[in-house]
Amino acid sequence: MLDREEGLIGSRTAKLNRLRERGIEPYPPRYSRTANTLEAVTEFEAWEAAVGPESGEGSSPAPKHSLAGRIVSMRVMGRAAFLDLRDGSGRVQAMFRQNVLGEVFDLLKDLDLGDFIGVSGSMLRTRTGEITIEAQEVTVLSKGMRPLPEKFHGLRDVEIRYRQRYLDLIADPDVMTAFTQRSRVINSIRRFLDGRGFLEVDTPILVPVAAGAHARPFDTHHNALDQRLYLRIATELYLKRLIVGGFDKVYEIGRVFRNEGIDQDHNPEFTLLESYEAYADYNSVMEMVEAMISTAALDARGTMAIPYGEHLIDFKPPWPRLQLRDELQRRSGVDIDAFPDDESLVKKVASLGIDVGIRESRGRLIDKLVSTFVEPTLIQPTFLLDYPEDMSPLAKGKPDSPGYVERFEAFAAGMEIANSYTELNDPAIQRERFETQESIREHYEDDEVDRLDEDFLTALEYGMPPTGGLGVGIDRLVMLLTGQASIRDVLLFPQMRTRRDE
RNA sequence: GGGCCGUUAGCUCAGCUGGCAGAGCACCGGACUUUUAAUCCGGGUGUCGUGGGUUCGAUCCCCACACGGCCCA
Repeated sequence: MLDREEGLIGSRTAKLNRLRERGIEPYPPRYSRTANTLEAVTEFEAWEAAVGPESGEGSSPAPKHSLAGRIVSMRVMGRAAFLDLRDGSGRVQAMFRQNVLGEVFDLLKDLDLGDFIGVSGSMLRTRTGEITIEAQEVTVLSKGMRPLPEKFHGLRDVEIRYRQRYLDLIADPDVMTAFTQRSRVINSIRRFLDGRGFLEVDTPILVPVAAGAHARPFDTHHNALDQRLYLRIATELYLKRLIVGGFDKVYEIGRVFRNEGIDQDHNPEFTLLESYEAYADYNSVMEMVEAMISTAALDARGTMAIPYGEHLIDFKPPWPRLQLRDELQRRSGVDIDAFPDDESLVKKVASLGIDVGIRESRGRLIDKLVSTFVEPTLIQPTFLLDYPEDMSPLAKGKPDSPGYVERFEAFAAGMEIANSYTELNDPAIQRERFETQESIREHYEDDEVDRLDEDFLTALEYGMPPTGGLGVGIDRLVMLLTGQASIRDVLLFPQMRTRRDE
């Protein structure tokens, strides 16, 4: 691998060897910093302000520091040199002068962009106004053996950006910002839920039945148990077991896995928030969602109005509530209640020019109608309410509206960002719904349909209080809140195909 | 799964109608003690994604494959 890049790596190997010959260990175990670069710069500015512009003799001496970082730029001019050092907090310039460093100055010949060094000396401001540490001692902390991406154009090759994310992070400060904001969003949500008395829990990822959502699971095998296991596709059924067990408010922010295609808003593993609250229903969850997401926007971006593509999305509550059936009729002209069975609905949907398979369940057809006609129109945050029972086997029926359940989804920028229902807690009805799903899966040969989980039904039979549940796709929410067009830009390591020839 | 586009130096990119492989940054050698994409002089460091084919000759044309991107399903 290394010999392929003989030229550039070879020259770094030679420098590494020269360092060792001079008795310098290129990878020492530690280095004691007195500050990070940001602290050193901030402190120096404060010192300047304190001593005033006429800092003559007798005034307090400039602060001294030992700073460390990666060399990201080097300007060598004979017997002096300027290096930019970057650490996680920022950047500082280091000045090397031969008359100050003596023999140590020659170290410069064996340093490269990308190396980590420690520099100790006094802080000063150069003639051109840059806050600088004047090196009195230099310590090599880690020699880099490969050249960094070019500093001006950065790294444009998206494949390298995703496969070697560390290079992307080194080359583009906006990338680090986006992932910092992602962390803030998740942190904000956690604080929000904790503040409302929710308990964060961890439920199994390896499960005997992958239930709780419409998706195809990954399967695997446990050797000692000699048992087939699946990676979870949702956390729903385990979290509801905890409501049965007596926790009133629980949530989990965790990775779920769906064996499906990869595109701008799908990655086979993604982060899902699910929360369940006893004695709540989908109306109270709606209010919670507005509050939680607008707070996350505020915490991550400092504002509730976030630009996304062409639009400025304003997350400030309250968000409009629209009936799904009304909205579907308005946008597509189809009143789903006028087409109560598969055959009539298939014909109607096909007549609208939508590509329809021969065997499509009513739930899937309605789902297609919604995503084609309604979702793209929901730019500002909006709740879509009351879904057909066919699409929602885990939601409780809506009183006086046969065939409908108490469920909402929240949309913004045409993307689904939350899904919630008043949870079905009647074990007999839940069993019927599961059985319907099982027969749909067989009849329509649709292996994404939800599965029956017998142990969950047993739990329900012990009694679950009325409960409001919620699911939020964290990655898509982060896309919205950070203005990224692709899920790959909010996942540090998006799934990529392994190269076969390597 | 289908269509279109891309893959050339470490990085960012040129490369005409098929005729010795190019630039900037990085790198190597030299000059330079306050630079800011430092500057100046000199040097091209390459499996043109991979494998076939056509041709006197292929980065270029054809086929297959790999990886990626976009659009569609």
